[in-house]
Amino acid sequence: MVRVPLTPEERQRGERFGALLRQARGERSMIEVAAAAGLSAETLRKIETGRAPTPAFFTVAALAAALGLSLDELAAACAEGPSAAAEFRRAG
Amino acid sequence: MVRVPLTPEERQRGERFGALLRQARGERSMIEVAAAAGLSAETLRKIETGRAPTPAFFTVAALAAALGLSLDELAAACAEGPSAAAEFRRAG
DNA sequence: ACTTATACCGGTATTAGTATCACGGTCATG
DNA sequence: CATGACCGTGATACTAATACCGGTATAAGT
Repeated sequence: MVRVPLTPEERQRGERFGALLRQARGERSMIEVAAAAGLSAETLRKIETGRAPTPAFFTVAALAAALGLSLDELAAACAEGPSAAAEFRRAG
Repeated sequence: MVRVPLTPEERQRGERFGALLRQARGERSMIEVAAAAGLSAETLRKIETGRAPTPAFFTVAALAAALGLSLDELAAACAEGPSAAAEFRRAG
């Protein structure tokens, strides 16, 4: 086996991750945020919907900068399960 | 063109990024750190040497956790150029 | 000298991330 | 209803990330 396919857990984590990003985007449009982060809108959509569950580090970093999020909090929120994500949502 | 190849700047950023990780690893072996982060040693080596210039976000997050690094500082250090990386190195 | 451990390197295989294109839905306006 | 602008979506194309394998080099321990 040369590259292990993503596990269901990783895909679920990707969905949580995308949900956090979408929630952080708020009223702003995909296109605006994607442009601010230097991505294509389709890429942002895939990340938000969980269809790209493990995006590149610098992609996430640019996105977090565009959204005003902390990478550490973001990683903690979706690494530790849905409860952490909920807390993240409360805290902002 | 469907996926733009990595620019030389991105590859250089990857080299800086890898250098920071290698410096943070210190005396510990690649194998130990890779195991702690849940990666293969080859992957860690590629990231450290800059041959994988844009690793996945959760890969970096696991690595940062294994090394005790902040993702935000890490991103800032290699996004803003070599001087920021040097400052990061001083600060630890 | 032999073994062991670590790291580097090249090649290979397979999956996944990212961008471009073309399409459907929505809403405002004529 | 027609037209257009904006937003999201599906299909497709192509590159990069990740893992496994074998080989090489160097240093430490026996």
